[in-house]
Amino acid sequence: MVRKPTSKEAARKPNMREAILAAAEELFATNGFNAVSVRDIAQAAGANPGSVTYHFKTKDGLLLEIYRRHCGPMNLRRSELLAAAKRVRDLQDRLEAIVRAYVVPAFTSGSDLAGGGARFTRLRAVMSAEGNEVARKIIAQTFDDTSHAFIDAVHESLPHIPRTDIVWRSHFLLGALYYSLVTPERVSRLSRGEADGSDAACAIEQLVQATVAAFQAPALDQAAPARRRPVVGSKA
Amino acid sequence: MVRKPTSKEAARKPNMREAILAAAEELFATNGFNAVSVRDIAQAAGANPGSVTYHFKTKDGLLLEIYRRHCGPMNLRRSELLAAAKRVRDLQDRLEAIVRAYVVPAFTSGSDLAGGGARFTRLRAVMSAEGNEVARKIIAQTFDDTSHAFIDAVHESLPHIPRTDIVWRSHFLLGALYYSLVTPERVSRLSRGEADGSDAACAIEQLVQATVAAFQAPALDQAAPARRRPVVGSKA
DNA sequence: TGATCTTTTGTACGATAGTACAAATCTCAT
DNA sequence: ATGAGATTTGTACTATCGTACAAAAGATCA
Repeated sequence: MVRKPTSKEAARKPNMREAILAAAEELFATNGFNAVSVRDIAQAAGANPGSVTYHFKTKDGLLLEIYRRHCGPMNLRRSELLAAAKRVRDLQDRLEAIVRAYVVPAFTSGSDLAGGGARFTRLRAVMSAEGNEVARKIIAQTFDDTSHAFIDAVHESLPHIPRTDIVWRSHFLLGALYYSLVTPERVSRLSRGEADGSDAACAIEQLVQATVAAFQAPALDQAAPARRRPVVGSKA
Repeated sequence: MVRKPTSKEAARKPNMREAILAAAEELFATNGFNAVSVRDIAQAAGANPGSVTYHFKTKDGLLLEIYRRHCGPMNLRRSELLAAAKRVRDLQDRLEAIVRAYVVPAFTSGSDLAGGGARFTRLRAVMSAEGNEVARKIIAQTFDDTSHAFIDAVHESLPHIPRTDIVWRSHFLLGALYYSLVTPERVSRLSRGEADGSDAACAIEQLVQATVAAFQAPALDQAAPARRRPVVGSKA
């Protein structure tokens, strides 16, 4: 037997630390940070409230650890897929592959950590909406590199589109991605059962196709106003 | 009895009820429902905590009233704009006008109630992310009609696209819309200051153009798999 | 003016929040 | 087996939560 696993992990035994992380992830992702108490998490994990304090010190620390667990693997996966996508010859296919490299890791397991990236992405969406400070800091310093790499890659595929437009459109992509994971049932409801919002594969295909088309839209003239203003007179 | 000065001319006198509503709207929209206490709201409105109970009975009641205040006017405005949009002759212009009819009221003041629809839309985004029950009920029964009318109108402009695809793409639109209002600073950051995420007019133009292009994307073959799978082998 | 209704204030209560901490329990190399 | 360190448990403390409620203050009209 090896020296000592000490504070690492023993996967062979029910690991309380992991159980707490998984429970917290699920609860935070569905109810938000503030609506979930440490006691809720402990109960869902079959643990004692004090155990959470022991492992993560504070509730913020718990959230921080969830991010730490997922950010690395997910960004790594995105980098790999992005690198592969950039090698695609055909321009149209390359753009699609780039978008896919961004979308797929968000939906599927980026690391098989506690059951998949979709839950973590949903968590990010919720934290972003709640304006959570802990999440905001981590996100900005962890995902901005990836986002820039993605934006640059798209821009290389579409050199005639201003970078500003690419930024906006990739922002829309992330919003659509988040919302698809937050309220999938709305898709089922509005399609009157014809579509399943929870079907990740379907969501990915729809999102990728729509996003590719959005990226390929003609550039916006920033100086000149829109070519016309058909109906709306927006005032405020 | 007829009381003239109370509810009608109240604009010149500090109306506590309105002040509480405005403060709650702002705080909920930026911090989420659970992170904001009744005392926070009262303090921001310059009122007494008991006053909130008096006017709205419960915290949920306060949220409910915020929705009641905005849903009607915003949906009315959307209906008007949608009706006008449907009268546009040119097909491409009509689609754009339809999208604009959906987007503009969400960004600008739908009723000039307490300073604009953007704040209320941001509130809806946050409540949606938090899975707030009160909001979920109201949203489903208040906005689904509008959403269906919008989807139908888009579908009429693009008859060759399956309704399912339209539903997905309009879902993405709402997600992008929400996210633009929730974290506008991300656009500024990622564009390195070249774009201002808080510029509503700019956001509207970008969103409308991107969405029109997304709607016009070729239909997804639902039976057949994607024409290829360039890079990704998603497994989980 | 005084009577009556509406609104605001101040305070308090029970529930629950996050977290600290000591005791109990478990793990494992020796 | 045993002792040391790691983990879990149970409990308690303080702060804050939503809300109730009585008293004070303000408004309205005979």
